[in-house]
Amino acid sequence: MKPAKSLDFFDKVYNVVKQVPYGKVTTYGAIAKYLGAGKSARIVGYAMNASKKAEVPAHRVVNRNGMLTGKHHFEGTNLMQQLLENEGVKVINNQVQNLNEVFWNPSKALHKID
DNA sequence: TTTCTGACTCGAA
DNA sequence: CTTCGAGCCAGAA
Repeated sequence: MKPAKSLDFFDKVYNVVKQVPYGKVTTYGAIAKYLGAGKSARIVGYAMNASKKAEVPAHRVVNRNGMLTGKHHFEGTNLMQQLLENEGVKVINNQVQNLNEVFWNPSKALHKID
């Protein structure tokens, strides 16, 4: 018999990303840490790759440096940057400028998911 | 089944 | 300052 978790890691990631406020961004590591994964930031990014089927604002998720590492996975060449700038996030050369201002920390803003 | 790769991060040299 | 290696989990071949 299978324990059947309530939510898989991917689902948790989606749940968090979907709660990212407009005009804010978060990082893979922050999400991973919030989920208790800590060093599994890669998995968060990998989850984003699979998030294409989910309604997740993946463009609001960047790496810890604020760099749009995943923009290459979006349509066109600068769609991700356009989406962020459209929300008031300054992005230059695939990198968020005022990351410290628009950064949204799930560990501080949310409670536990379970 | 094994093997490889990936939208990351951190510590060490 | 830059560069490298290891750890993490899931899905595809």
